[in-house]
Parts: sequence; C-alpha cells; structure tokens
Amino acid sequence: MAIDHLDGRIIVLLAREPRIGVLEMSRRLGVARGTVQARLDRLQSNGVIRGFGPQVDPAALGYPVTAFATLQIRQGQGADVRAHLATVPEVLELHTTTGTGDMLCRLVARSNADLQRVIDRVVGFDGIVRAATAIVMENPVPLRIIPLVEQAADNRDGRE
Amino acid sequence: MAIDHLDGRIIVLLAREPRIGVLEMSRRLGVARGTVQARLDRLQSNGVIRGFGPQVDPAALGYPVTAFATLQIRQGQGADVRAHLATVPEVLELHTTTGTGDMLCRLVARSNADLQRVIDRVVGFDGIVRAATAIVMENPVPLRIIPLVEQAADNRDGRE
DNA sequence: CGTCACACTGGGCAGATTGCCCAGTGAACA
DNA sequence: TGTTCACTGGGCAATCTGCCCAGTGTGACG
Repeated sequence: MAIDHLDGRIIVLLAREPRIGVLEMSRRLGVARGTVQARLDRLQSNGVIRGFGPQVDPAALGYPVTAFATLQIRQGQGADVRAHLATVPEVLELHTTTGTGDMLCRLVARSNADLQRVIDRVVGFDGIVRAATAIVMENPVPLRIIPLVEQAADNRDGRE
Repeated sequence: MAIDHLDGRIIVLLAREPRIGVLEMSRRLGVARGTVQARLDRLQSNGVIRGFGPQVDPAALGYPVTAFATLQIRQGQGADVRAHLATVPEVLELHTTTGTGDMLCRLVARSNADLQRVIDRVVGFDGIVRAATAIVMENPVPLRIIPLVEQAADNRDGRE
C-alpha cells in the first residue's frame, strides 16, 4: 500500500510520458525490465494505479462550462437521488459529504444557458430540497497527483 | 471539436480496456487500422484526449480521506493564494468560482486528524479569510466521462 | 549461524504490435 | 468534371511484449 521511491519514479515517469513503455522506462530508471514490470503489476494489483484510461477534456467535447452543485437531500431519499444523478451524463462525479450540504456534484454544460438545463434536470427530482451552484471560472490547479506521489514516495523512503 | 459516433466508440473502448492497442481496436470496431490511428491522432491533437496518464488512487497511496474546501480570499490576493495552494501536495485541484466562496479545492489526507494538518497548511496563509470544509463520506459516482462522450457522439450524429 | 523467501539482474525467445509507407475507392464539394 | 478527403487493405522493418530462466544479494527467521 505504501510506495517506495522507485515506485514513485515509475508513476511520475508514466504520468509525464504515458506512451513510454516498460523497456524504455527500465532504461531511464536504470533498472532491469523485469523489475519495472513487476513493480507495475504490483502497483496495479494494489490499486494504486487504477488504469490508463484516456483523459478526456469536456471542454474539447463541447462542454466548456464546469460547475459544482451542493445539494440538500430529503431524509431517506439518498439512494434515489444517487440513482437519479447517475443517469445524467453531465454529472461527472458525485460525493456525499458532511457539512452544509448533503451531496456535492461536478457538472459540465455547453454554455451558461445550457447549465440551467442541466441544473433543472439535476434538481428536477423529488428528493432534492435545495441546490446551490458555483460556476467555475478558472482552474489554477487542474486535477493532479504527481506532488502527492512524490510526497508518498519520500515518506516511505524516510521511514524504511 | 465535435466528435462523431466512431470517435465515441474509440474513446469508450479505450476507457474500458486501456491496454487494447490500435490493431485490436480496429478489429473490434470493424474499420481499418489506419482509420483508428488517424482518429486517435486527431482526437489527441484536438485536445479531446489529453493523454493516457496513470489514474492513481490517493486512498491506495495512504490518503483515504477526501474533502472539499471552500475558501474566501482577501481582495487582490488571489494570485498569491493560488501560488501557495499549488505548493501543497494534498491539494489535488483548485478552482476559482462564483458563489459564496471564491475558491474551491479538493484535498486529501491520511486521516481525519491529518486533515486538520492539511487544512492548517492550506489556510495558514495571509490572503485566506475563511475556509469551510466538507468531508467526503461516499463517492457514489466516481469521476467519469463515458456517458458524456456517448451523448456528445450521439448529438453529433444526429446533427450531421 | 544457517536457511529461506524475496526482489532484482541480465539474458534469451517467439509472437505481436507499431510506425510508416503505398495505391485504390468512394463520397462530398467547388 | 475535377479535386480533396477519409477510409481501405496490404506490406515492411523495427521494436516491444509476455514469458521464461539461472544467478545474486539481502533481510527475516528459526
């Protein structure tokens, strides 16, 4: 579950140059190919690396508007709301949270006007009491993992 | 920028079986290998497919706690806050938003107790006036793109 | 102090895939 | 009608993959 420095370097290398291949990685890292292969297998079976799916940009698909909606759910309707939101393609992710809202979801839309349609569809469901939406203007830090991987690798090295 | 049905099938196939390779894709989709290759090249140069980086699970790295923090920023300090948050590895992404807060960031931590440390580090900066944190309990809909891709592909087909 | 398990090395092998090339075809379009 | 474009189907050398092996070093454990 914890990763060492070599694991970290493998992940970072893979993140920077995804098409790199095991052989080239082993050359860059100065280890045997079998080692890289074994590490990769382990990282994947550990679940540290979930997969290598394509990273699709919603904006390039025609959905340049992103928003976060905080939802308040009527007691006992959680499961129904989850099922409902799962059917909306513009709902990219959904979390249940502590705090003022009960759920937080990430939405995309074709435009600000289209966002209204999406929100209507999201909240047009019985179990949802209230929704507060925040439109994303800028994304100074896009979803990233490398700094965390490096920290995790360093911690591990420090401890062992 | 818009994608057609074949593009959609390529992306979905790739999302489901990332290791699949161009040749096998062409077999599954019933088109020539060159076609798949050309489509993929176009999707990547379009920016629709950003890349194929490894999808790393923070939980498996030892960071099982996720939270969203809404930050209020002192006027004119936005750039400084951005730069500060970019240096915190546990900040996985950062958005500037409309609405009650000025920024929304996704955090991870090793435990609920550790989350306190992360939040202290995040808000331990002059430009941040207030922070409201919501801890994620469940993630009923993990970050996904396939339904949106399918919708985008269908729309395109319908129009053209 | 042995013994064992484990990870890593360095090598080899056949088979598959990739990147690249080409000519031909059909459809859309000026 | 002529041109452009995407797609097809094929071929080629080079590369990589998955798989195997024996040898080595190290740490854990009896």
